[in-house]
Amino acid sequence: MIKLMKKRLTRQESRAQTREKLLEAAAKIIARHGLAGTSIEDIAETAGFSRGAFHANFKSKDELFLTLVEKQMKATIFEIDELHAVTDSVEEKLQNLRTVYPRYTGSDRDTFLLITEAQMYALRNPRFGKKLRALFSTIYDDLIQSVERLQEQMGCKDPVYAKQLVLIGFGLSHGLILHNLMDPERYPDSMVSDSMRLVFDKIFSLEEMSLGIH
Amino acid sequence: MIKLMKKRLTRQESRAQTREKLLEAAAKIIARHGLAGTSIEDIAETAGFSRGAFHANFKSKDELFLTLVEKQMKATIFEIDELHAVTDSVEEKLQNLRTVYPRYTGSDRDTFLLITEAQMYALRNPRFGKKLRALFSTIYDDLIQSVERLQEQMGCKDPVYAKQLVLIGFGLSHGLILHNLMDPERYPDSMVSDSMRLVFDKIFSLEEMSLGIH
DNA sequence: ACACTCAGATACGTTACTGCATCTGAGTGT
DNA sequence: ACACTCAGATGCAGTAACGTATCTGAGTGT
Repeated sequence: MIKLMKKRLTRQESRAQTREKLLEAAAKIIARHGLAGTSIEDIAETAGFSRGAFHANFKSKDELFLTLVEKQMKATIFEIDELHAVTDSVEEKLQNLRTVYPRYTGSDRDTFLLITEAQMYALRNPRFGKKLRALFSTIYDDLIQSVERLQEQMGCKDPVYAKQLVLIGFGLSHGLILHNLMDPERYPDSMVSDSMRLVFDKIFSLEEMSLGIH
Repeated sequence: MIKLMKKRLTRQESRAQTREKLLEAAAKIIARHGLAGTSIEDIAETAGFSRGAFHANFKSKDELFLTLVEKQMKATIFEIDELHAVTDSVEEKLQNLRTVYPRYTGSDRDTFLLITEAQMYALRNPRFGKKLRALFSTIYDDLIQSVERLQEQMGCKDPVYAKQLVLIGFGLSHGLILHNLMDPERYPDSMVSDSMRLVFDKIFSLEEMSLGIH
């Protein structure tokens, strides 16, 4: 867009830029064709480079993929933190809590596919699995703390339960979005958000009523 | 095992047997390495044959994969139907309903991986997506009917809600199992079943209390 | 402005997969 | 038992992908 100012880039800038373009292209293509179904050449070509550029920036496809997933997750963490900072009232926090999950699970189709692809890959490669688990833990622990704080504010506290609550949130969100993408006519967006709301309202009414006994 | 009786097979039998072995091998390997990460040669070799055997039995990897998924789903449908037939009391039906989802979503690791792989593939190939959607519909409609009958028995009926309920069941189950496989220490089996129970109890208590108004 | 350096392109050799064509031997009909 | 057929093995050629090595030209130091 603002291509007119693209004069005279320093070497570092240039390198960083192609790296970025490669990552961007990879995100798109891997989401569409899967990791194994994507060749290095595909990525490089889509980014507008040759394979040489790829090898100059990444050791292997795996390395690029890990970088990519990390970047994506960090971005999500940032988004979530930002959202959390704004909240004030209990109702708002509850509201946000419901919307946070889908945001992480993948706000758009490509993000969802990418993250799920990463999870599938993790289930097959123990080494990658370990790294991905660490990344997820960051997000989850963050959210668990939020939930605990919220519970405290609501007058009940049970860490085990908070953990389980977050699991339900993420699990449900993931499953619902998958169904939505698989069959949007049968499971429209509205049905997904309704289901999310339904479960959360019920779970939290349990909170209020029985003080977190599960 | 009972290899001693493996004398004199008729041609049809022999063919069917290798076909079966190929499918079996494919299920294992595709679960472990993904569809794109599995070569025809891998499948044939694992089954104890050469590539020739593969091509004599299947046109392409895609055809084999579809056959495989169909077979898996049909087996699941059978299992579920069987389970349904046994039920008598409302409590038992409710109980079963909770256990049905994980069974379909993938009782063992490989089954889960295979089905999820199929879903990922479906999201990328419209043609395959259509077929998979049809397969899923069979299971889902079946279950929706069961839920409706159960609701009727419990004195409330709302078809939209039944559909949503099934969506929640399958979605949650899928997400929970994924988390369990990704990080069994953090999300042990017990936590998965507890979460499943928690949500279902709450949802169905809603049923009882508000007669299905959502 | 001149030599230097490094990001990225091009060229090459190697490996792996696929589909097709051909071959072989075990089941089959007479 | 003899000729036949077809399941499955083997051989071959074409393609796609990878990693490495070498080349080129645009940023950089003096």
